Amino acid sequence: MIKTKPVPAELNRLRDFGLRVLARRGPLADEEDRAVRAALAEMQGAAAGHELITEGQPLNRPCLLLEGWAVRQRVLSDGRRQIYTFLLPGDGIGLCARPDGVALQNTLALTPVTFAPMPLLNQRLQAQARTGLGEVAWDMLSLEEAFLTNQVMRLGRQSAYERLIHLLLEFHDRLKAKGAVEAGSFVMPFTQEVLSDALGLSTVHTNRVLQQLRRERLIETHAATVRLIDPALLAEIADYRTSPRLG
Amino acid sequence: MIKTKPVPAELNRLRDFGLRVLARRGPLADEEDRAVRAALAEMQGAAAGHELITEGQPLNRPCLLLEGWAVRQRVLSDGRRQIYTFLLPGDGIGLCARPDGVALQNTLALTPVTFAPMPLLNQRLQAQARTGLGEVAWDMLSLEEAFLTNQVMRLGRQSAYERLIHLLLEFHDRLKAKGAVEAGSFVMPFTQEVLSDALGLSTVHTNRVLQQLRRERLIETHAATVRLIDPALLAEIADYRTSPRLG
DNA sequence: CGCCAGCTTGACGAGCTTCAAGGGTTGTGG
DNA sequence: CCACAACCCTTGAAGCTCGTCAAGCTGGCG
Repeated sequence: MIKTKPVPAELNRLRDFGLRVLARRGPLADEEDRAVRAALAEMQGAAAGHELITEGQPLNRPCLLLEGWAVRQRVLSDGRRQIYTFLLPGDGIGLCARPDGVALQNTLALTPVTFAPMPLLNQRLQAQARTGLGEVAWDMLSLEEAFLTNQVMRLGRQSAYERLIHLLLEFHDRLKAKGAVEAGSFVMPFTQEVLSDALGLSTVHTNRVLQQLRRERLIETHAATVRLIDPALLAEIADYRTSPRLG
Repeated sequence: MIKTKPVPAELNRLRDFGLRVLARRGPLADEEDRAVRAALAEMQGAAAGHELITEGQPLNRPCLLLEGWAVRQRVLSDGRRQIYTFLLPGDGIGLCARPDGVALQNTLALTPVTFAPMPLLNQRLQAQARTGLGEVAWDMLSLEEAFLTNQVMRLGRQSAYERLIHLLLEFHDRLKAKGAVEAGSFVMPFTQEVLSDALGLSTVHTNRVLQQLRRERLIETHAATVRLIDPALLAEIADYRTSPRLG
């Protein structure tokens, strides 16, 4: 299930991306920089569908996601699935501020993914270190919490139409912060079924709402690429507010 | 808005309850015990409807809830409300493992509440102290996370019928762990509107589902008291599993 | 006694799900 | 290079779940 490492040029791009993400709060101290570079050299891949973390498993192998999308999800005994959060390139996987924490959801690769083990992330969280890397790790955790908060509001009190817009805006903002948005458009590399399991809808209905948004010229889609035509208008419709710390 | 302290006898009961909760992981060290007793002596009250924590506010005043119920909630700009979690007697209010954390939801007293400031809780979290109190504080945080996880599953993938049962079971288990369940029955001291805003339903529909559960003899209600007639059966219907750490 | 908040009931319709089938695209093996 | 399968998207029809509106009821409290 674990794939071979990517080709060198690609590898360098991913390493640099990782370095940029981890230095977001300012240049890392020499020691942290060395450790991070060493960890990034250990990057590995996994196929789409691979389960990266299993519910109940100790959270002692934090990683940095460098490429591809993943989700945290749970499945009811009758097969119904609920997606809790999406993990995008640059996000942490398996972070935990508690020494003996345990995963509450499964983490699943939606696409082929590349990630690097990054034990330093949990070390900094658990040491409450106020270093550059420590701040970044805490920001990651805080953001996860903010996204989950958004998710609850969407599921509990918004219509399908609002929910979808709200989630699209969240993707837009998160990817924009990572430099992966161009003229309002970005890639959503997964099926409408995934979207439905995140939004608590049937795939048929998700499809219809997407079509409505296209008809109303609020979004455009080409293959897996989405363009938000008027993000400000969308934000008003769905009562969306950008999360702080997304800088 | 802040009420006067309760009468002495009541005060002793609440103090002892607080001590019991905080010593759940074993007897506290002398120093912690002293600090906890001093903090419990500072207990205070607030009226139903009082906002204990406001969204965006720094989380630097952790408290222990000694009596009454509260919720964490958010309100959309058009007035729709979503309740995220319930806070029961013995739960922490405003806990945060991060030094400069900020509240993501409002915390609101559902009933008159009594609580004691307990700065030690956040201190232990942030110092990663593996003392008795430190473990209790981490358990509180982990449980909050587990309840929020339950909430997302309920809202996203369960029917109104399942949602309500699932939430009732959660109350049952949480209160049982605090010794507040007798023969399957416990007190839910709030209106059906509150229940609805937690479950993402209209009050009318919540009411109808409650009646269905009564008709099917799965629950009994008298005033604010609910009795779960067959918790095991209910758990199967709603795919409910007890959270670990609820001991 | 009367008021008010909360609970209950009915009627109706919108939103969403389900089932079923057709069409487009991609990958695969002959 | 084509045939075929698998997967995903799309569409239609039917119906159930749940929301909305409106009104009546009940119990607690001044």
